[in-house]
Amino acid sequence: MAQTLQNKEDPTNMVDVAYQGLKRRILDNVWAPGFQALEQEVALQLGMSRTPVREALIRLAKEGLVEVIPRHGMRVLPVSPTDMKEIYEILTALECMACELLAGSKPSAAALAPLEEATTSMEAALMAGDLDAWAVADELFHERLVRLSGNRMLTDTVMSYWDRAHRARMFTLRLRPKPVHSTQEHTALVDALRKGDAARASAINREHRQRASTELLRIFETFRLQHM
Amino acid sequence: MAQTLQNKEDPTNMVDVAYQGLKRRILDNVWAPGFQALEQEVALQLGMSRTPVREALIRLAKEGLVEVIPRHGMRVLPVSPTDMKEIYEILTALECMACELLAGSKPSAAALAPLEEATTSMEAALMAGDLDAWAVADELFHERLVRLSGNRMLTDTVMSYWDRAHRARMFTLRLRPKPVHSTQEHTALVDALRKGDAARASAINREHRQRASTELLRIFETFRLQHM
DNA sequence: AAATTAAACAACGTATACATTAACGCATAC
DNA sequence: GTATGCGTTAATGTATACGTTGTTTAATTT
Repeated sequence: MAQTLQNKEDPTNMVDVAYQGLKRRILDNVWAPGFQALEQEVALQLGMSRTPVREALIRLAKEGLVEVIPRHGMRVLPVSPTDMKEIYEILTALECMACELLAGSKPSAAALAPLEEATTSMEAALMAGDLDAWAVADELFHERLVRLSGNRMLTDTVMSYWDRAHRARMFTLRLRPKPVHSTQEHTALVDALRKGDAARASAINREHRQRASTELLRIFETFRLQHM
Repeated sequence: MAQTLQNKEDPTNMVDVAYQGLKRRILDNVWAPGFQALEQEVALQLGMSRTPVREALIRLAKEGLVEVIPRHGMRVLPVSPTDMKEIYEILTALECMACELLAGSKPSAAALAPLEEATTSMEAALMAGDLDAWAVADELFHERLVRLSGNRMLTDTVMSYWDRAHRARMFTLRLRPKPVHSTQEHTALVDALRKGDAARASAINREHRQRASTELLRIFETFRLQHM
């Protein structure tokens, strides 16, 4: 997943310890959406003073993972259905752009190998019935896809929104239909990329995202989940 | 421009004073790209202690406007040609999505009035030969466009990248060909939106962005500006 | 009992203190 | 002249202190 891959090795300062520690707690759902804690409590739990905690919270707030409420400390932000819709619209736009850029760069087969490898992992996980492994491979595929676009800022933005949607995705992982078509879709996408067919690559990715988004939002409604 | 419009009225705390003060200095080019200052110096200039300055700097760093270098304070980040290319690719993707969403919502004429009003302002400014006014109206048009998409996160992301490109845009404002086609392009875009033609609206916007991007990058190369 | 008010409490925002450590200069060696 | 090493300096990262102010509780009034 994003967080794991963009790890900046071992941090030597408390701010990074706080940032990474809090982010992991949130993404792994150790601190569920809605969870609240005072700055002092967080500092105590992390074994540091309030100063680095506050600085880490500012970063996490900018990423949309927490909210800082003046006299009530921090609160882990839930993700509403509206949020998910907005996130998926953004991801669709940016990933499609990534597809176009990548296709336009006429990538060699070697360059696309990481994508095929991830697709293979997804297929294997699906065969083995290992949904968690499938999710990891799926995230890996999409991360590699945007990275290959060569646009660094686009990659960072996508990863940030991906993180934000991560918990909701994990929650619905076992509630939605098995992703039996996903392998084929990913294969078709890589194929279009190899041929340098930007329009088709973009279209395939758009369909892919749209379907995923629709499925996810349907589940949210079914379960009347007002927030995740 | 973005900063002006998303002002959160008068801030009562030092962090916001620092954040807004620094942001304005940067966007208005009072502190040019490459400008460096120690935290203590910044604090002194803003009439506060280092603590709120540091917190504001973290926010600005997340927005890509400054960089914090451990023993050298903060540095106003330049925008390289590569950065501009990346930013414009992102803006293209997101604004096209905004166009599609807006077109898909079958907006009433009244809903699109703000866009027409901005277009009129642009035309008037162009007639009067007031390039600065034109730039303001242009930014207003695009801001209103993304806002009308209804996607809040998309709007925020677009505005953030827009801010990041602001200085480079201002710099090239008088170096590039007069935007004589822009009025027509904007009119055509609004027309497509009114008719609910998502594909055409998106295509027009894409052309618009692409041309602006190409022009801007050409100027950068012409002037051998390695950074702005 | 409900509402109002006041007083105690506590969390935050900011300033300040201080240990750590990188940067710089200078002296010395080659 | 360049390079190596050491001592000084100073900017940071973090902890702590403290005044301000929102929250809450309890007392008082209606």
